[in-house]
Amino acid sequence: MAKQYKTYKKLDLTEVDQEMLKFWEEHQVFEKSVEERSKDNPFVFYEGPPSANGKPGIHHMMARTIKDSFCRYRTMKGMRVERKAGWDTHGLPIELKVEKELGITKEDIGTKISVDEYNKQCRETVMRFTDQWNDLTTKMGYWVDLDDPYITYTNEYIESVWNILQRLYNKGYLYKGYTIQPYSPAAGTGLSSHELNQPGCYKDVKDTTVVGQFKIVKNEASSFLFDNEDEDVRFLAWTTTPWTLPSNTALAVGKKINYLKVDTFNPYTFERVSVVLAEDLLKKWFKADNENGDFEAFASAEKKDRNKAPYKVVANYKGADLAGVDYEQLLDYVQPKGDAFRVILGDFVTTSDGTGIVHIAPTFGADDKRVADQNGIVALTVEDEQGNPAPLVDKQGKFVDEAGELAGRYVKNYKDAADYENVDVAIAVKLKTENKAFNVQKYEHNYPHCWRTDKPVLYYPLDSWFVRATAAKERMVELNKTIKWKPASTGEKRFGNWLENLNDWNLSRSRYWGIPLPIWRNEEGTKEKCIGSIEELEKEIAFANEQLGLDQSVPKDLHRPYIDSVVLCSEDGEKLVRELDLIDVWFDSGSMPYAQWHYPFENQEKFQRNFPADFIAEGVDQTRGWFYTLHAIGVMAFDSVAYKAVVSNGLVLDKQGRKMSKRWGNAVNPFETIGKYGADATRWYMMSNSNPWDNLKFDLDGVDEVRKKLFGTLYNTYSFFALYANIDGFDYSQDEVPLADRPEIDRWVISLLNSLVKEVDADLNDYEPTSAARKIQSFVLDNLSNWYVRLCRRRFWKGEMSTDKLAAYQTLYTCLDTVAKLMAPIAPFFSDRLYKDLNEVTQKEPHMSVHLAFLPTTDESVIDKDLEQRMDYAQRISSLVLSLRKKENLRVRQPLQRVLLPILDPSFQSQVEAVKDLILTEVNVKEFEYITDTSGIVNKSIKPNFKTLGRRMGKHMKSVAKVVGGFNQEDIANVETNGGYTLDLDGEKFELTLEDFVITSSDIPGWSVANDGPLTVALDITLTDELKAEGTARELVNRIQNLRKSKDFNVTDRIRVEIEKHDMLVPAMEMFNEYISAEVLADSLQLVDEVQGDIVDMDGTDVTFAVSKS
RNA sequence: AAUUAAGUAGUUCAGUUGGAAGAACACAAGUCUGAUAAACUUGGGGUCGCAGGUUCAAAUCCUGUCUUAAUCUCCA
Repeated sequence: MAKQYKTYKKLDLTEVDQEMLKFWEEHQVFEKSVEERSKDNPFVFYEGPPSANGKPGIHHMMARTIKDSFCRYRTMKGMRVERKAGWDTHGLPIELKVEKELGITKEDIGTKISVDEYNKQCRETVMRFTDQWNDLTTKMGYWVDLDDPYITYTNEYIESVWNILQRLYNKGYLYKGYTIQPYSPAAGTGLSSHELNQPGCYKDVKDTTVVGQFKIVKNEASSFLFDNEDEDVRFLAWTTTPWTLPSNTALAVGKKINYLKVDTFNPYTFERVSVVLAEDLLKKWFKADNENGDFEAFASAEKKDRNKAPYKVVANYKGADLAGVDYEQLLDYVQPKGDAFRVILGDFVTTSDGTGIVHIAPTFGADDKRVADQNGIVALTVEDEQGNPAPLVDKQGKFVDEAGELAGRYVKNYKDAADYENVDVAIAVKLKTENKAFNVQKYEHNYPHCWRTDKPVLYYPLDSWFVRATAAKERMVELNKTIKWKPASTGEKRFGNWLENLNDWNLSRSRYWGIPLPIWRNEEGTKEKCIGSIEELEKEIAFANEQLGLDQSVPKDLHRPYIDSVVLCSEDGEKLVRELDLIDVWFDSGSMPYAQWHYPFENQEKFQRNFPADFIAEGVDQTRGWFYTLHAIGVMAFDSVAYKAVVSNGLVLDKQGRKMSKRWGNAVNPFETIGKYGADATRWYMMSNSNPWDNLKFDLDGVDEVRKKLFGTLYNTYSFFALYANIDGFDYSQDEVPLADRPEIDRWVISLLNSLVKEVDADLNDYEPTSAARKIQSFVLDNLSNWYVRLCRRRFWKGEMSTDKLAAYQTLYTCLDTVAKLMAPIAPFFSDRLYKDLNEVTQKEPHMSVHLAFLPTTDESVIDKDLEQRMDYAQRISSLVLSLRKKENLRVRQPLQRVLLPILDPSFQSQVEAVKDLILTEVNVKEFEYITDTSGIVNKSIKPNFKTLGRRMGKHMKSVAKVVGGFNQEDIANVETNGGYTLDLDGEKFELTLEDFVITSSDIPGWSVANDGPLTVALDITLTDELKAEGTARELVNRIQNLRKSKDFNVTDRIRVEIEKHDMLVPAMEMFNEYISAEVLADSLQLVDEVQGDIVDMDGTDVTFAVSKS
């Protein structure tokens, strides 16, 4: 006996998951899927390293499904796809986590806990959830080599990164500079933007704000601002941080903004003054009531109300006019060492707040520093203990000694002093009395705070190392154009714009757990060495030992603090100390193409074969993260793209479209989802529901629907096949039935199948998984299950093995086998189960798994578009007839005599004729009648063909539509017989052809008619006695079959049937006894007067049936 | 505030040079079934975010605007 196809009690996707996992594991299928493919045909994929210090979420499944699907697809295309896993292990989040858990702060490192101990802790913490990650990876069917991952904290990895840094250094891409960064004086540390984005960091605070009056220096450049000798003209500039005013060195205006000069009185000193501010903001600082008030009266009044000070607009200027004007220093504690106190242009200046003139303190604002540098304006600094320039506020957040009466005062209450006096208020009071403040008030605004100390952050100048990314900008833009982005807009727009506006990359992090910057410097910063390998470090250490008489060696661990103690030596014998900075962790992950192979120290050849990547995929949030760092390093260090194609997926939101987060409690647990619905259903849902780059509204009901619909249908289709193939012993050992000998419907489904293969292959090649998944789904549901199998059921169970039956088996087998392969990249578990269940019986292919098989190729010769079209007709005509039956209340079991089909197009009849039998069987009608000469019989409707006519008729189109809309049956007939129509529009003639109209038959008087676009079907609903009897016969078959089923008879059991005698049954039993017996496998079938058995409803009458095995 | 994407039925989504708006799910009623938690038929459901513009014709092209999300910068 032939081997049997496996059958199942029910579909259980989670069981399939487990079986397949076990099978893959036992037979090393993943390893085989790589090893069996030639090294000469690689498809290079890079795994973006996740950080294992958090638990994996459902959104991780999204990116990983994309990655896995395309890697599996390429494998099935015969390519070798090596997939090395990786772990991102460094960085601030890990440090923060460790500090939180240990209850320490950064200051405690080195005192309460040794750096050594701290790093050890980081190392453990970061790998804490690797088990969960590995578990998810396995359970979701993500094939990646977990046994040999790259880990960014290893010495090998660090050494490779050093090598890249040295390459950049040698190209002049690394430099040290000063930038303004968020800084927490209370914690004594700089903060990254990541830290500022922690929830709750931005808070609304009420601060004292000041509008300062900056007195203009009268000279040649400013003379246009003065109307007379004695005039006191001042700029107004607003600030929410008055403590920065002593550090002011410039004022910025907007080039195109309109400014006014306003004659008025200072509201505190009541001195006459002319102030300059933006026109748009006049109303913000002046009450309209006071405009053009009585200046004399106000000046001479004894008691002055500051709210009643009159004002008058006396002049206006463009911002561009004001640039270059000098003003007097507002608070002169410290003098600048260079150019200062000038009006400059700033592109960031707006008129949404303040006065449209921005106070610039280059030591305390990033924009301030940038615009000051551009204009040659210096910062206000003093010398610190080392003689280096330092801001007027020190790192503890208090004014330096040089700041006069402000010296020693904290700019914010950093020490929680009970008697803290607000410096901003003190400055405001001083300015008021000195006629330098135009307005002082409390103002609520949003300001960032240190997440740990809860104190306001300062923007503070800090030393940092930079990568001169701007120098490689052009090349990055150029090479980006060669990358295939999915979606294209992310690459062209989002990433492209980002490249266009590139800033230099701030590499420095003053933390402990990261890759140390391999640069050693002398104290003055005049001599330095950048180390690119351990070997080089060894040599340098030996040199230093010799020169300086030391006894050092290369540390076993390249992290801090060990590396910090290494001292090197310049060529002329000067001591060099390592720059204490770590590098940005993004540099770690951006270096993975090289560092994962420990390039260039090992695996040179392997690297060459695996660079650049053919494909990477991550979330769209990585655009300026990993996608950028990969690209930047690739371009700067190797003048190459790092990846040729990139898919950036959107977010996974909850079903309401909200972000998933633990706080909302709406996060979906991937393990639970996989456990309940199976990995395949989840993967398929993610790929088919919406394009990966659109945000996905994740709804578990949707996953269940996929399970029921797609996998349920496929399972049932297979079960159906297996049931009968087992009975007939079909094992595909017979020769292929030539396609030409197979019936129409077989050739049709094979044609569709080949079209499907072609389209799915093209979609996957183009990184369009959603389109591919939807096409497969539609084929399985609509065409294979609901049409092919439904119409062919009889072929499988009727009679002995024949050519027709064999053709049916072979066709269905081919469809199932091909579908298994097509869906394997997205649904790896079920597809493999299906493939194996088929292939293990037939042994048609030598592969033990679908993932070792090859994607089928398209046989163009079997694709027959005419055939596909006529089957489409068949489906639609059947639908129309069924809809008519419904309308007329005629069940399908009741045979009808004929269907009337108006023929509008000559090819139509031959097309329909070819599928006639299918339709007749499907709708239970005896014959077709075609009406070719339709005039007088069929009512038609007509409308203009907008597509062809619109272009020609243009604005007359509306009139045309009106005329054509008014056509009666005779007019339509004329159009048809004349093959066109001459349209007369107000004397203008237009020749219209038959093409310019869309004519459909809408009705056949006296018949029951239905339409679907150009198709029209009429049904003859006359019932003869014979038709009625046949209908009854089929009802009897149905009832008896149901009884067989409910009695659990085997489909092959022979039976005997006795039916209670009723008059309505007699004609059917007489005329169709043989038919009924054959259908239900009855050895005897008769009407009897008395019968014991099951009572069944027949058209409203209870009838007793006795059915027994014979 | 800027950039990018999205906005179509109760929900998830199609809708490709502009040509008289669709599917699935859900809901209601029915039909068919020798694989079905299947399928089929019929029905209700739509200001295609809003407002302008171009055009004979706009879900589609243009402008503005609103909402949502991401990113980045800033918050003087």
